[in-house]
Amino acid sequence: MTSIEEVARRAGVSPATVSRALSGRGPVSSATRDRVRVIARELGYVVSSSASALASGRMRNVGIVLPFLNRWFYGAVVSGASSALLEQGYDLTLYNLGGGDEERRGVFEHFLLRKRVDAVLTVSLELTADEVRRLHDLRKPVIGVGGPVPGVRTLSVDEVGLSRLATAHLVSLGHTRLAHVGGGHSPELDFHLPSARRRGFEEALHEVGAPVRPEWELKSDFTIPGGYAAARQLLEGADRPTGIVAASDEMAIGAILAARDLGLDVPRDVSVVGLDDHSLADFFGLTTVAQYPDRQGRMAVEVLLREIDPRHPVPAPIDTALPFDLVVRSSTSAPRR
Amino acid sequence: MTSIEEVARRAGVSPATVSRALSGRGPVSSATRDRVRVIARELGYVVSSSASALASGRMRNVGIVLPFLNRWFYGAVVSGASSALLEQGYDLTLYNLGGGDEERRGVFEHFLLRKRVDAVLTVSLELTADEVRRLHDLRKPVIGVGGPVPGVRTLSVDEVGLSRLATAHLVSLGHTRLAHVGGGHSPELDFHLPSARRRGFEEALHEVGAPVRPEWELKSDFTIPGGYAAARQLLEGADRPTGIVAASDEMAIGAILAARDLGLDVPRDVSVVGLDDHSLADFFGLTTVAQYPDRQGRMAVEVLLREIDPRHPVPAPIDTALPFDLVVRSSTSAPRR
DNA sequence: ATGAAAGCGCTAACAT
DNA sequence: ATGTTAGCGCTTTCAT
Repeated sequence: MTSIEEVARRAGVSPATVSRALSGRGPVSSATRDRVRVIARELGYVVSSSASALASGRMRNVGIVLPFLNRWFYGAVVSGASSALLEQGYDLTLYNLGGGDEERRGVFEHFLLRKRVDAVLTVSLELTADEVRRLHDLRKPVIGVGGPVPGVRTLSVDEVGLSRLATAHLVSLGHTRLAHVGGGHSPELDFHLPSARRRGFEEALHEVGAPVRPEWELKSDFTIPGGYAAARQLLEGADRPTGIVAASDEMAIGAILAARDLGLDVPRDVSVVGLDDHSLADFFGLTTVAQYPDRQGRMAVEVLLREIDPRHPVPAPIDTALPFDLVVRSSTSAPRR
Repeated sequence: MTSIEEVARRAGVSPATVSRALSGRGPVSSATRDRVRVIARELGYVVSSSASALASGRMRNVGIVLPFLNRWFYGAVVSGASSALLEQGYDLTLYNLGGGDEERRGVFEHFLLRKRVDAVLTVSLELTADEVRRLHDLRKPVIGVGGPVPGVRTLSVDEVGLSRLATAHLVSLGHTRLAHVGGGHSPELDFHLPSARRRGFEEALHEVGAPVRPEWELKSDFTIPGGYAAARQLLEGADRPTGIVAASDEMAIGAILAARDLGLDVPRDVSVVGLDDHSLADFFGLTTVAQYPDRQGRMAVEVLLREIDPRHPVPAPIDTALPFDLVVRSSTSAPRR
């Protein structure tokens, strides 16, 4: 491993100058900078992150904490964040809490404290007060994506508006008999999200004076099988809704499959609308409201990096509400009359 | 941030002893060790990873390099690896190559060289010779999961056997008219896997003298839509196979959906078998061959950690072939006669 | 603009 | 079993 001293010798300068030339911090004449860079490249010199971190206090590393990885939304957020971080020369340390309480405690009590990260990004996480406190104790920038975490600044779409838009789409097609398949309360996931999406559904109905039937508001688990089961329940009887608003595309896809199994035509017999714009939504012809988790991950990173080091490229303004768009496909139409 | 010196003072010992007591390296009387640990906990002391790494050369961090995150297999491998790493007090740095050539180059040319990781785990990656060389230049343990990488030791199931088992299951039910929906060549993915799975299919047919019809060997892309398209093509005519072996559960699910859309009953009109035991396999009643990517991730980590530090708990023997099991559900039956 | 020198906070020889 | 000492490889004042 070539050291900074080796580069310095070959370039005929001091290690300090090499450091300045390579990091861009501090004044260096452009001639020496170029020379040093060329030589460093030739030698294949790369700074030792631990030495650099110890001396400077900067790790060039961001931690991402999330409840699990195997849902589309999480993977997308991480992908976006990852790509933004790599571009800026940052590493990404992943803390997947999926492994149980023991691991979860370990992450907050030990891992995050090791001075390994310059900032923390949490994804759709329901944090305890103690966990939030520990995060703040780090005195590092923290930001959440997906679902407001009390005490942590978050980047999130207007979940109520998202859901209202989906519902309003069905209403505008003439539906008044609408059901909602939402999320329940899960210990690890943010619990505001399910209720916000449910509220959006209800608001859209109230707006036009359509009835909200409690027995048509089901709680499920954001999965295809969960959506399937809920939709079967809704669609089995004769007195069934003409449209289903699901709080996620996975559940909406489950609903489409349930309708098919019951011999119902989508959208003729029942319209289905989802939320997210999952990668499978197009395949199933699912009308949905797209949000852009990869962009959310990227944006969160940009905000964080700017706080770590103001010299970073300016991100899009963050007080702007995150965008979401209705994507109409073939799973929705006017109700049969 | 409390330093090691503070702990040492309070415990009435030298920093060196604190280091030994906390890391378990070097002799310490159990009395002092306990005392030091208690005090460290009280003070909320956590070692500075950069200082420790600089002094010891150990980062307590493993890098995982993968082509993308949004496929079930990758998420599962990472989850398993993550959990195994957290248990052992290791961090996990994720290098997601999904972002394009620029990022990919950066990872191999800069990121991995920063002495950030003690070991590298690659997941189903097709590496160039140059990339392999760079990995070895690190002089760190490297292991691959999923698909043999030439020049890198890999942990992988017997893909041919996996596919042969799936095919043999259909054969044993009496099928002789079998089609294969496999993978094509993708630049970032390991390309041995698709051909190995195809070979397993062919071998199983050859064994019983059943015909392998080239026009029934389709190449797709491991996704549900891809499997759907391929299966439609296979099932549309009158001269169609009685069974489909798909090289992934996603494609198998696509095939089931295609059959349904064509008015065919699964398994009466056509049997479908997949490979993987995807989380959705059960929902679709898909017969498949389970492999256990989470365990593979965990196992890879255990092998790596043992190489980094022989004191680590002994992992399962690695020369043992990785396990896979036929899981029979409702998508397969004897062909209609 | 550059160099000299002092650490960053820990670990590992080496002594005792 | 414990303490002393010398770095690990950088970055950053502070001079010049």
